[in-house]
Amino acid sequence: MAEAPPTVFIIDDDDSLRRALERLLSAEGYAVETFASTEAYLARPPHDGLGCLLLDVAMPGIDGLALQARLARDADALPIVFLSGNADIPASVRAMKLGAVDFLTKPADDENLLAAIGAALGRRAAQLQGQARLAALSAREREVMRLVVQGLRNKQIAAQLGITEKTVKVHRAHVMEKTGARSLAELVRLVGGGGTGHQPGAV
Amino acid sequence: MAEAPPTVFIIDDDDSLRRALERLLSAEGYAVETFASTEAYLARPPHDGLGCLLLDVAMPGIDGLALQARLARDADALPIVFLSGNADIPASVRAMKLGAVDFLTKPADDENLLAAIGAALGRRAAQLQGQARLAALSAREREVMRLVVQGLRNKQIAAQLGITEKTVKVHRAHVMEKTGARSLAELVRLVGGGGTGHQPGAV
DNA sequence: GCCGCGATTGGACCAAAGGCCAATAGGCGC
DNA sequence: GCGCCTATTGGCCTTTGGTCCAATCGCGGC
Repeated sequence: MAEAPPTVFIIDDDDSLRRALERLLSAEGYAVETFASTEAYLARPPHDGLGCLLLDVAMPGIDGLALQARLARDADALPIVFLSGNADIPASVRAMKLGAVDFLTKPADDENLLAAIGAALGRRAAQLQGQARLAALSAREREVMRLVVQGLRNKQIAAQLGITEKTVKVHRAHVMEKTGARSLAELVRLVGGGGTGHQPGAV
Repeated sequence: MAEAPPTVFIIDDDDSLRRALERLLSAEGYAVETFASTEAYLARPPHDGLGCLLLDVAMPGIDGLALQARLARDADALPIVFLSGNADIPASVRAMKLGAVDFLTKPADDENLLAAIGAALGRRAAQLQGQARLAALSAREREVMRLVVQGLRNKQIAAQLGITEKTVKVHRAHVMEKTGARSLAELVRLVGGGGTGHQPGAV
């Protein structure tokens, strides 16, 4: 794996602030990409590596909160650190509820800013690690895994997928091997609740 | 089960506001207890039923945020909805990071206030349900459960506890019966994995 | 003192999970 | 066509999990 440096995506309509932030973060060893508007950022192909957003709240067009709401639907979205000029408390609360890592006020203290960026990248790293372990799975294996973490037994999974119990065992073994989970408990934790409201026994 | 009404604990040093909130929430069918200071609330024996805190931020002595920090250590603490007079964004962000359900500004809109209270009580209900299922377990059963959700096999658990595999099986069966979990996966989700804390920031 | 409950263990038995070896079939790229 | 990967299934055997029945021991309560 290439060890690309973490990338911080700065989105702010204030040119001078944008450049100042870029200097600061570059000096810290981060790769930096800057955008003067959310639209400009959205035009960029989505980043799938280690990184985070440093996002201004008030901007013409799609503002920071709107961008967050739009990105929040995607579980693969980058963590967001907000920078606000003159935002109010309801805005900050809404942002935090939607999963923002932090919500800083301008002028932002360098120390706080870097701490927030660090936290965001940490969250992203955990996110990527979780995905990476599931990425190697084939569609069938993913399907079997989904049912396994719902608590179904091999026999039930086989019936539901219209295949043999033997085949399920094979897929299951592959899932354990590829994800690196050493026990069913570990697998369940890896995929997080996995199943929603589905309960075995009724079928 | 006795169907006690949900209780809202109002902590605010403003007498008239406290009474106004009490009237509003009583009219909504909630039981209400009011306190003029965090110290007065702390003197009260902890509530173990359905309820939440409606907490003012700025108060003489221990303020709202300090109380939250103090209570947050306890996993059994009541969910908190903040009410702030003239707090700033960093305070609201800190409160949300520590798991506050919401952070409202005075004067609070009745609709928003009731929605926040409702959300807090919902969170509390889920919290209680989780606890209730673990409450019936004996110390030994809890111990076995802890190791089970860590992914250890019966034999390993037996060795670690210095007992027989047979005994572990019995305890394990009791755990499944008392918690109502119908599969290992369900049990793991119930107790959250043993190593992970909780996830504040979830919508 | 007797009873109930939790913790402990035993044996027997069945169901489920997992490992090992082998095989067939379809799709994809060189 | 040949090789590789994925999905599929088979058999065989071992380990593990789960259930039923039965028993001992200690502790707190009636």
